[in-house]
Amino acid sequence: MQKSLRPSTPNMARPTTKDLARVAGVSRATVDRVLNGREGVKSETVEKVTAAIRELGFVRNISAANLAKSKSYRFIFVLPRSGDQFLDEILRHIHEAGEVFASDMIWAEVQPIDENDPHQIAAFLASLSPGDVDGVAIMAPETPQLRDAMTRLAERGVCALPFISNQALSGDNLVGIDNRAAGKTAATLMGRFIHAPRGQILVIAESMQSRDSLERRLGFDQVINHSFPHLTTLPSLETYGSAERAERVITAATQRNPDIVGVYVMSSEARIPLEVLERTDLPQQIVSIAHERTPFTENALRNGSIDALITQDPGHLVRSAIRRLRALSDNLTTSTSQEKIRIEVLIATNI
Amino acid sequence: MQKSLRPSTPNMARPTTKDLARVAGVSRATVDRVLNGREGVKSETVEKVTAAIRELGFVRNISAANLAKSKSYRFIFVLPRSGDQFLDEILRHIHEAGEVFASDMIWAEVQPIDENDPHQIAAFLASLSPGDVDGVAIMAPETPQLRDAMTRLAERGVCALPFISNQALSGDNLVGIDNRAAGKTAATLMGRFIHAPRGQILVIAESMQSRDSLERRLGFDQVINHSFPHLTTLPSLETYGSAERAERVITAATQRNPDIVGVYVMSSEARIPLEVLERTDLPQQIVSIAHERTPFTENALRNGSIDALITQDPGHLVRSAIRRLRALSDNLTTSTSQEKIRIEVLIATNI
DNA sequence: ACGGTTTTGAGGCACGTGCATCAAAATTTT
DNA sequence: AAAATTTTGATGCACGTGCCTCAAAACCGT
Repeated sequence: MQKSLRPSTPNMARPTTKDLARVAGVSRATVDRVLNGREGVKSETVEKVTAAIRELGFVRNISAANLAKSKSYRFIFVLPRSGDQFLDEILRHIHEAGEVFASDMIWAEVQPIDENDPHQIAAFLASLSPGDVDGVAIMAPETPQLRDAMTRLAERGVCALPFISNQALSGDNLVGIDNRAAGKTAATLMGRFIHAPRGQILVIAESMQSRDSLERRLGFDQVINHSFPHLTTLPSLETYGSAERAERVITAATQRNPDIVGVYVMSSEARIPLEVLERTDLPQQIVSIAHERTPFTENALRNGSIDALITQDPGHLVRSAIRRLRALSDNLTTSTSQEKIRIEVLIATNI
Repeated sequence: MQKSLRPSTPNMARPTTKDLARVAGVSRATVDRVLNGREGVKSETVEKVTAAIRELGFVRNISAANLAKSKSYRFIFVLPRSGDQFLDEILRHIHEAGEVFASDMIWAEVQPIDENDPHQIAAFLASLSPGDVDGVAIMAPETPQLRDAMTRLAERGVCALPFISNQALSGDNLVGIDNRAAGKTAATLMGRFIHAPRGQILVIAESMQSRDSLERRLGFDQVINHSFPHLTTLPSLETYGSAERAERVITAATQRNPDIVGVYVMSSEARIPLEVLERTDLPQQIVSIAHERTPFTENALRNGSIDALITQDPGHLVRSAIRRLRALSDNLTTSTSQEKIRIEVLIATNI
């Protein structure tokens, strides 16, 4: 029974290992053995110490421990090379966060990888050892190789965190939004923003091979079909990041379907498809919804060519990932602090 | 000799005050004098040390410094007594955060106050000294007394942070959302969700004396008038937190205005007005938008009696405030880490 | 050159924890 | 009971910084 977790008077000092030793009736050396899980301590003695921990409400001073070990945290963000604007924002915030976290002895670095070469990613992860690095945040499509590499990494004692776009239902560990819910949100806004009695919705992605797009599409269709049966969703168009291809498939689709009343751009890089749509002769009152805030989408929102933006704040993402990695590499046991990334909805009036 | 801010190899240690002393060609005592701004150092010597700091990219190890000073942070949340559900959530998260931040030597406490007694608040703030407490987050209506008390507190070296609802345009320091933008967002959603060719919107607040409500109303009207001229906003109804009064004014308003197509509940406690509306015989397809996620509003969103919720995540608010206070009390000079709280839009599909 | 003042250096202890060593005590095995 | 083994205690250094004291050095005005 802990009397109180918190000092009732300001000057009440926090219990130290010395206090633990005194209360448990053992030496500081033994307290140390228990706290750090070393061998050769009678279970009876362990119990005495843990009882004292509970009684005093002892919390290990991590700063002091890190100082003693001269430990500093080194985290690596494994990110795709491809430089779309969203990724640029992420990079910028990683460097910014690097400076902020420096005084906490946290280093954050970026390792660019070819996101479509699972072997290369796996090889990189395999090259990391606990001595070199304390945690990795990985933004890459889910593949069996990657999944295995992450598991092995965790087994070697380096924590790995899916970042933004990755591994399906690593769920509670992912730093990023629930893409299915994001798709649902887009659909609800789309359905309610569209006043036409019926019509079709154009759906554009960079590639439907990425899990993100699949999940968004899933959520989107689910809500449109269930709640807005007067609307039809067209098959996903894929740009593969190419402007020419985007031009081709989008114009083809708009000519084939005269009743388009909405456009949903699922990929994080909305610039290419939106520029193409700009040039296409679609009716003005079309509702368009895209993802991620970038200089381009922000501007598009302002001038009305986009009606809503589903976003995740890059700064929050980065800082949250860093804090999560720190928590993970500190207490392998305690539950991670619940830092759920929320889906933000941006419209012209709250950017 | 190390030019880079960041270690290129993992084992490159961070420069310490000892390194600074060596490079600057002075003693560690002098480095200490410069670092901590003590008097009696020739400006020439100061320059030598700051040059070394720049050259090495020295960053003070705050953990070690705090350890040496046996400093721990003590922050106080000054919150209204009144226990609405939103406040309950805030309280819960403060206690939760207290445990998480304990290992970083951060204590967070709550001081309940009567939010409508500026004198009492000012007196409490005046009773605080830098020795007792390192920072205060204050949630209370703006008054001249409070503003003065906060200024004086800051002068005494205790940082004060407006929390959620407070001081007008302390702007960049406020932990909370921009209420004007929140009102605008509500209006945009309202305007686009309403399909009726014309109609009136009911606006309900707890009290229009609070700055929050005023700003939300301002933003709301601005957007409705500008972008949705076919809609009319009715004068704000005030409940003063009383169920009877809410019942009276709301039923009166609904009888007086037959063309109500939307309801906007501005106050953070949406339960009372919504329960009244539930009993009122309004047409089913009315669009209703409220603020803050509570067990009640969450449920209302699920069962469709609310169409959208403008929220700020209580957990984020609390943790952000704590981190902000820590940053403030650490470096009185450096720019605070940019932790802007975003306006979240919740609809049935992304709760 | 003198005394006085300002500036600097040297050294040491403290903070709370990790880690190492060696001896002492307790327990088990022979 | 002696020997072997396990468990515990005592002690000390280290981490990086703050803060203290005292003396040495550099500078000042006369």
